[in-house]
Amino acid sequence: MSACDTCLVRNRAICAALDDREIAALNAIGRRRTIAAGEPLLWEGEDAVLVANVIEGVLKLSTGTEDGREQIVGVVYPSEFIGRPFAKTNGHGVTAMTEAKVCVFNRRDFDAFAASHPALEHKLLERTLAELDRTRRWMLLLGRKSAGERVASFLVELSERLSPATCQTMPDTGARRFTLPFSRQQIADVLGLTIETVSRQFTRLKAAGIITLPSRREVEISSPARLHAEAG
Amino acid sequence: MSACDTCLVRNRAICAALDDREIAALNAIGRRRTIAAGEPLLWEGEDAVLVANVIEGVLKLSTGTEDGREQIVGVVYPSEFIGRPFAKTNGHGVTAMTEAKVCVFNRRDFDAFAASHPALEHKLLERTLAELDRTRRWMLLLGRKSAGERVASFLVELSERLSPATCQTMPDTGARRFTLPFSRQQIADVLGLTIETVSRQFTRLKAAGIITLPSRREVEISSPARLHAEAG
DNA sequence: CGGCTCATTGATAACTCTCAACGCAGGTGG
DNA sequence: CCACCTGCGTTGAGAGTTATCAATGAGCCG
Repeated sequence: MSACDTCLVRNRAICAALDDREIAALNAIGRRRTIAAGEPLLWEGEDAVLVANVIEGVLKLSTGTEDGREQIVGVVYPSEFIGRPFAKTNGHGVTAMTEAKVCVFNRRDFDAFAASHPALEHKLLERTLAELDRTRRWMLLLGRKSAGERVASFLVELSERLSPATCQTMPDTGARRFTLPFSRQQIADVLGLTIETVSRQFTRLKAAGIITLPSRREVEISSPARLHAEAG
Repeated sequence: MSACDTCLVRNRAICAALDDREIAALNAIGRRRTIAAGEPLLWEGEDAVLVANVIEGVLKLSTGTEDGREQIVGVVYPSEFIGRPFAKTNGHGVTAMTEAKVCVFNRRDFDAFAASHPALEHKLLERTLAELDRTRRWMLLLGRKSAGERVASFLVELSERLSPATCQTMPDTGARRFTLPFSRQQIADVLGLTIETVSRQFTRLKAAGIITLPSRREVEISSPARLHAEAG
C-alpha cells in the first residue's frame, strides 16, 4: 500500500489525473517530507532540484531585491503544486509558513514522468493557467490599490481560500472566522506595504466594526459585505 | 500551401511543436486577423471565445477596478500566445498597442486540438510557466520598487524583449535604441504610476545622461550599466 | 495656421514610510 | 509563582514620495 492511498489530497492534487498504476509509478519517485514553520524548501535563483505537491500547511513564494526588500509573490495551500518543472533555476524562494507536509520529487525525474503522462501535464497546465490569472489579479492590487483596499482584499481572498480547509463557513451570512497563517510582516510583504501600515489598517477595520481581532493571529469578519466594499 | 508555411513565427510559436501534418490540421481551424492599434481583441470578464498566436505587433493585457483605475498585467510580443484555454471567461482584456497580426482560433476548437496533441500542450505549459515567472518578478517591481527603479526596470526589460525583433543591438557596449510601443499613459499603467511621475522620471534619467529621447516614442540608452544600476 | 492630442513642468496635498516609543503575550529562570 | 526578558504588534510624530490639480508646451493633421 503506497503513501498515496492515504493521501489527504489524492483527489485534489494533480495526481487526480492518474490511475492506480500510474500513481504507483509516481509514488516510486516521490517521498514525503515534513517542513517546520519558517523553514525554507527552495531558494531563489538556485538550481531547480525539486518539485512538490503540498499535502498540508501553507507556504510562501518570495523574491527580494539585493538591498533586502522582500515581496511575497504567491501563497500555496494544500493540493497545490510548487517548484519549477522544465527549468534550470527557481525564480523565487519557497518557505513554509506553518508546519507543512509535502510530497517531493527530484525535478528531473518529475520532468521525465510528466513528459510521458500527458494527462498529468494537462492538469498542471490548467493549474498554471489559473495561477497566472490569480497572480495577474494580484498585480492590480499592487499597482493600483490603496493600503485600505489591499488589506481588505487580502482578508477577502484569505477567507475564501482558507474555508475549504477550516470549514467554519457560515454560507453568505454572518461571521467567518479564521487563523492567519501570516505574521504582520508577512502580510506586509504580500501586500507591498510596511508592517505599521498593515497594523493601522487592521485597527481601522476593527474600529469601523467590520472585523474583530480575538487574538493576534485570529480574524473574524463581522461584516463580509462591508469588507468586500472596502476591497475596492 | 497553408498560411503557416510563410508564417513569420512558425518556428518560435507553440506551433513549432507540430509536424507538417499537424500544422495543416491546426491551420484548418485557425484564421489570420489584423488588429488596428488601439483595437481590443478580448474583454475582461467576457466569455473566452478565442485564443491566438501573435505574429506581428505588441498587445497589452489589462484589468481595472470598477472606478476606472487600470493596470496592465502583461505585454505580449510576436510568437507569444494569448487567450485563456480551458476556461469559461477571460481574466483580463487584450488590446493591440501597435497594429498587430494574429492567428486566431475558436477556443473550444483549440482546446480539443490541444487535448489530442500532447506536444503542443507541453510547449504551452513551458510558456505558461515562464510567463508566470516573469509576472512574479514584475510583482516585486509593483510592490517594492520606487518610481525611479520602476521606470529604469521597464526600459531594461523593454530593450531586452524588443531586441530580437528590431536587432539594433550592439552586444554589451554602447547604445541600444528602440521605439516605445507604449504611450506615457500606458507606461504608467504597466508600472502602477501616474503619467506625470513617469514623465518626471524620464526627464530625470535624461538629465543624468543615462538615456536620450530623440522623440516621444524613441529611447536611446546611453549608459546601459547605469540604467541597470538605477533598476535596483 | 489653428485645433487637437499627448507630454512636460510646477505647486500643493495626500498617502505611506520611517523612526521611535510603548504595550502585550509567552517563555524562562530565579 | 512571580519577575524579567524577548519578540511581535500597536501607536504616534514627522519626513519623503507620489498623486492630484492646473497650466504650459510640442508635435501632428486638417
